[in-house]
Amino acid sequence: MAEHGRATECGGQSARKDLAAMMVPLGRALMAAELPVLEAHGLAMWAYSVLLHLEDEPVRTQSALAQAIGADKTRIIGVLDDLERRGLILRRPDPADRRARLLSLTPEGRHLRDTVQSAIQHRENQLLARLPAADRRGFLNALRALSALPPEEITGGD
Amino acid sequence: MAEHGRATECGGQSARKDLAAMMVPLGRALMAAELPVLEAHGLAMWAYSVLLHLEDEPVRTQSALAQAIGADKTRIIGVLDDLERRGLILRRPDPADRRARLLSLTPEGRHLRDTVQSAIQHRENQLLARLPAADRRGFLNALRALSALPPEEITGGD
DNA sequence: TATTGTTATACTCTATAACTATA
DNA sequence: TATAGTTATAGAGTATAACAATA
Repeated sequence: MAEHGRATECGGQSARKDLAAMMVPLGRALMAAELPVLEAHGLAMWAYSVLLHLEDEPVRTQSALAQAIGADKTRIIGVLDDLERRGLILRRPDPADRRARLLSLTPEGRHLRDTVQSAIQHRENQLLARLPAADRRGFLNALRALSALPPEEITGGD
Repeated sequence: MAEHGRATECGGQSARKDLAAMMVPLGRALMAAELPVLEAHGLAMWAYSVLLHLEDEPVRTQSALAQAIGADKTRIIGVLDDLERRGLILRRPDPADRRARLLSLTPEGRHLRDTVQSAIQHRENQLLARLPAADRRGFLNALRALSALPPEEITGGD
């Protein structure tokens, strides 16, 4: 019944738009909403992404960090340079393997990240407040579940 | 209570990740999932986006179409050239204003679009089937509502 | 003069290849 | 030899500027 994408009950219109066609523009708009907040704290999007990911667990190599945030390893080098120079992250050679760099947040970095994230989520909550409570709950549950899936589960044939 | 982004109940972890941090990668994965389907029919993402948008209503100018799908007007010209050459769209000078080009789908274009969209949504439905029914419903409701908002409502300060 | 579509150009972002140092 | 990080280069994608036709 949900097999054909068209003309189910509203006359020549799709039963729903493609998920990507809704999610990608919405994601872009949400990113655009973050930009003024980030700029106010001198952070670019990749820098914020780095700060966010370093919270969960200190990372052992730059390559691993790059992969985790969906960037090329060569692309975050300048970002890390800047964050280190500003005292927001630590980048120390691993004593056990001096090729690798142990990455971690400084207290200043953690504080900045918390400040920025609070501001961002505050705006997001205002947006979510427009939704009926049931939809909001389902939306967040589903979003959490789907975004936790490894990309191959979405890309690949199941 | 949802004011501070951190350390609500799970010890140093955010109550939730930022919406954009979940939506953008998920949107990318959904796009990646579409690519093989599109490629199988010789369509690039922008071309598919054009076909999707021309369904709703024939469009009076290329600029309007470009804006509607979030592209620069110069970027879709090659796309339209190709779609026209393949007989999937019609691009006729507006008799009332011969500067403008009236854009519409041909029957072949509509058929191709239906075929591709069915395949894409079929995959998407398999993904959605993993969710509890309540979450799935709330997710789709919220996604539809949020993506229907004008971008300024999300970007701007409300 | 302003606008539609087009072309040509410049710019930004991203990935590839080549180098250094450790292992 | 293989890997982590870095640098320099090339490529894709995108936007800007200039042009022709029409209003």
